[in-house]
Amino acid sequence: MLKRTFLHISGVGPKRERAIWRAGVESWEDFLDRGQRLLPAGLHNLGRPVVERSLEALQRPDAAKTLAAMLPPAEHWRLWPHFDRVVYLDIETGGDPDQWGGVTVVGLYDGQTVRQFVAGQNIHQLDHAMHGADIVVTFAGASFDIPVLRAVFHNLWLPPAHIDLRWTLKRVGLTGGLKRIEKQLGLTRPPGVDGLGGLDAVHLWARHQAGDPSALPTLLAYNACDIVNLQPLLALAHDRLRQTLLAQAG
DNA sequence: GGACCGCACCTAACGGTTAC
DNA sequence: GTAACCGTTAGGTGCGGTCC
Repeated sequence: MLKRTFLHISGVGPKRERAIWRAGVESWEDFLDRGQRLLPAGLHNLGRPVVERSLEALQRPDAAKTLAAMLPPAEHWRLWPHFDRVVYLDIETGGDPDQWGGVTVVGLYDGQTVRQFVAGQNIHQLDHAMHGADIVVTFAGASFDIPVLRAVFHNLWLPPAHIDLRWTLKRVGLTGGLKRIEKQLGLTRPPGVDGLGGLDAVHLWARHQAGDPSALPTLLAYNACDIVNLQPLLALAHDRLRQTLLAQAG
């Protein structure tokens, strides 16, 4: 889907992009090879340097950074699955605002391994763990997780591309919060954490602080469910959006 | 030159968190 | 349990540019 993208050309929006596809230009290579013949001259002249820059960027190690900067945030989903350094992220809050800004747990999932960072224990290792990723995936992270992390960790390294599944899923008709969407799609959670929500995470942290030995493992299991389930949700949203766009193009 | 389309701007809606 | 707040996106509108 990434190489079918022409939205980053100035003057090209969703409708004009679909017109480009309908004209028979279905990739950046198509644009350079056949665009002069198939597209209006003005559009081709305007788009050619942009498409050339995009193809060059793909060959470089910092391709995600370059391409993410060229695309509007709502279209960052197109970068996946072209980049395999993806981290799924979720934070829990409710702790002491004077310590780590109230952030209690940060969970990262790279598609294979869950890593969790706990306030007062190993949360300072978060920056190192995040470093090198191309894409960070969250649910509602654009308005919560990312701004909070930026505020707490002033020099935190963040991946150049951010996919906020709250908005990506909304575009394919899935709304109502993460847990409800998971249920709609048949994604399950273990009995110990099924039914828990953000407020429960706050209570679990308070119980952990009070000395309850079972609270932190439950909180970590809840956080792990949040991040692990983001992966199938992203795959589903990507496939549905891709199918929808291609169907609209006819 | 008319029709179409993208951009910029503004407002509403959304989901999560927080405070009461 | 409810309302307020936050930041982002979606949708509507008017303007200006491009295409046929």
